[in-house]
Amino acid sequence: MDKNLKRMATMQRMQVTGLELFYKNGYYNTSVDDILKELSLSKGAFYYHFESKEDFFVQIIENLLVRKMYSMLIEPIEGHENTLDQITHCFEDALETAVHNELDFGFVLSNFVNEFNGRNEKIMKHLNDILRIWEVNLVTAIQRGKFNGHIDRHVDSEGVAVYLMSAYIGVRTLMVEITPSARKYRFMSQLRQYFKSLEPKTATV
Amino acid sequence: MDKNLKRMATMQRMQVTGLELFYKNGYYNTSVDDILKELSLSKGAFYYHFESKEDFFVQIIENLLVRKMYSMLIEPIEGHENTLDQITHCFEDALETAVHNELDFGFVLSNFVNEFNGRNEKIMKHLNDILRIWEVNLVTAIQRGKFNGHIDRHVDSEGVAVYLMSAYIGVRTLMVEITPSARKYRFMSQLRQYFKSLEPKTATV
DNA sequence: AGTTTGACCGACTCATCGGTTTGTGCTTTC
DNA sequence: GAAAGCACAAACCGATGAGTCGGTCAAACT
Repeated sequence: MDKNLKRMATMQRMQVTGLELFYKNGYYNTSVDDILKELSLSKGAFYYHFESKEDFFVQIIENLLVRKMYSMLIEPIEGHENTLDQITHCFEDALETAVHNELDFGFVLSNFVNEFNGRNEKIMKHLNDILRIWEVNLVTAIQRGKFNGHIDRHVDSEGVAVYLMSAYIGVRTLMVEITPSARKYRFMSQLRQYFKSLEPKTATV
Repeated sequence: MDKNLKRMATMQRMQVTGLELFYKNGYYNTSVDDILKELSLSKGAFYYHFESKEDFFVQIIENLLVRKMYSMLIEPIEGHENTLDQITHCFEDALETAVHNELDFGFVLSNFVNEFNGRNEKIMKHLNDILRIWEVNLVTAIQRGKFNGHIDRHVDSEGVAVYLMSAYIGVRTLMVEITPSARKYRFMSQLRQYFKSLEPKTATV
């Protein structure tokens, strides 16, 4: 039991550090040795716990990435208040962590999609699964918004979802440059502009 | 003179193939040997023409990427017709090449931004320069639209520019997945929706 | 006490990387 | 027609990558 705890702790440490480095330097540009050096562990320890670098990464996706995506980009928009407001706040928060250069998992995801696309089908399958979950969740939220009368019922839910994901992923890419907070501000105000165009048209003659 | 022609031809061949492979596999994941193998050339040839892999890449940026960006994403919106229509057509065309899995340079750019961010400052500077050119050009186009009365004069030009770049880069990332043409369609219709919200509000009471 | 086992070490293999060097055929020049 | 130089070939180098494997050692079991 105690042994199992130690095992889990070590694996967890490896995965957390692994994700950090993979995010910072990319998967192919981060060696297993880099990760081990950071933790003062040896090759033996790594290959005792994981089959391969790829297996290691897949476990990181399943254990860390999926969960963080849920807590940052999915659960925050699952309430029953005004959907568009919720999404606005959610993006606002997620981009704020990005401004501070912290790990932002929506971006981590799109980063990895770029890196693995056409290079590693197995990993791409996992990443696409997460994207799909995000998309489905957004679609559901938008449909709820239509039902609750916060969104015009003629709006194409899936279109909006794709558009939102695109915008978010894109702005994160642009935010790696200088003045990320200025870009965040501009982006968010345009997002609000777009959201206004989705509101029910009842007032219009 | 004839010699110079041959020299240019070889360098051009190397750069074109280099960009293709860098785009497909990433910079760090493409070896100089990979490129040379494709062309049946040797290391000697490569290092005769280029100082280093990095120098090679910088020249690719300056010779190929910049020019293609101009012809695909910048010049098409430089006319004097309705700005929003022009941007719509421009994105439509650029994304269409993406659907066919051809080299789409807006995406190539954002891909490289992801790869080099925090890893190679020199190359990042070049990439950021291109992004900046794109941004400035969009801002100019939008201001022209305001001047011509196609865009509401209260619209924040720079905000729209950032938003457009974000959306474009993001949707391209999403389009690497299955059903890219469906996503393109959804994206474009939402873009039009967004553009409608930028039109002059004269009609509104 | 003796044996087993889980967790880890670290030296090693083999492939590949960016880059160097030396050599060579082919033009061009005078 | 010989010297000079251009455009490349090919062998080579040190560094680094992922992955292997025999060994160690404290804790757990018997």
